[in-house]
Amino acid sequence: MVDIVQRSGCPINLTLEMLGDRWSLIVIRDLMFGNRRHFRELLTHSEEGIASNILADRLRRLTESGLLSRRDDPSHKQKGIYSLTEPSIQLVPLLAQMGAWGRRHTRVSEELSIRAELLEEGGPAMWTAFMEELRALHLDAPVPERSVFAELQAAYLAVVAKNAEAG
Amino acid sequence: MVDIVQRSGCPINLTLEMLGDRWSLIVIRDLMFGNRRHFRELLTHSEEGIASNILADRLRRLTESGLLSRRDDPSHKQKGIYSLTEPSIQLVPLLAQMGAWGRRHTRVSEELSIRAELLEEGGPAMWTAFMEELRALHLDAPVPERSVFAELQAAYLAVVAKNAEAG
DNA sequence: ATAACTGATCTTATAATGCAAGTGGTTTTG
DNA sequence: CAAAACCACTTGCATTATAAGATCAGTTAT
Repeated sequence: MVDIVQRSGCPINLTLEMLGDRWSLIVIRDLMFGNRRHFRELLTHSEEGIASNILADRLRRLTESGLLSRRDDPSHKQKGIYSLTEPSIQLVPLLAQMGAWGRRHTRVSEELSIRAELLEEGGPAMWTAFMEELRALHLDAPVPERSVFAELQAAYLAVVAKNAEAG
Repeated sequence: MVDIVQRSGCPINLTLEMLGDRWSLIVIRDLMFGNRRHFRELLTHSEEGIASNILADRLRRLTESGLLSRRDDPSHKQKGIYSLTEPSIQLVPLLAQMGAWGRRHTRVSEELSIRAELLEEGGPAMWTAFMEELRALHLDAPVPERSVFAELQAAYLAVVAKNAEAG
């Protein structure tokens, strides 16, 4: 996450050099599945409690390496709006696999894993649709008919509601 | 990689807590695709040059968290043989996706990315076959007909030979 | 007996992380 | 219009992880 040195030309190694740290993929996840678009949203709504200096550092690194882009928010002179780029949008299948593996082999919570479950069941067709939608949200692509984002959000809220009722 | 604390029940976060560091997946990759089974092999054939203390640390952590298992080598009282477990064998699709992303978005070398290319083209059918084979190599499952390992190795050696000839 | 091998540890240095507080500015509120 | 709240970061400092190289004691081959 830190290395400037290129240790080897192996694709797995190079992916790890860009994303293999504790926080980079967390930031991308929140941007992608939570549609958090500026600093404060990423900071305060963070499930994992990222520290502000680490967040600032990761946003800078990820922007430098082309995985995020930043533009000024016209409604607020200090706010920046962070967006995914095509390379980070193409992380959807990787994040889907991470979610699927985590769901099977770690102690996940029901609420936070429903999206991973849906994404796994939906398979590559759903991933492609989601990527199309992300291109509309983050780049300036046309808005597709299907909203995977809405599907995931609805399922998440349904689980939250169910558990609030039960608990 | 280090955390005992569970920061959140999100499957992506939990996967990162187990594997989200610079070296864990490198070790698993070498065990999986290079069939390196003991310490010295992992240490000296490492493309990326892992330090011995880090390797020892990761082997211990990965074994503790159930991603590797270790048994004594009957031929040498000090040697241990490390094996993948079912959870780490199920990382095949994740590593395939990492390879595919890295191949597209980082500066990979031809020799080291041919396996990722084949694994991407082969798709889920190939991943499943490879996992079957890994269960034979690392657990005590029956040996399947198809050897994805041999296919990958042959393709790799062909590229090495081609480039040696050309260069 | 000796040399090479084995998995691992020790030392020392550098770098990343985490937390709390602070900065200079902007927008909202009373 | 002044005070409060908000905003994106930055700073300082302590803790922890990583890195490179030397070293270690037991094991095996010669």
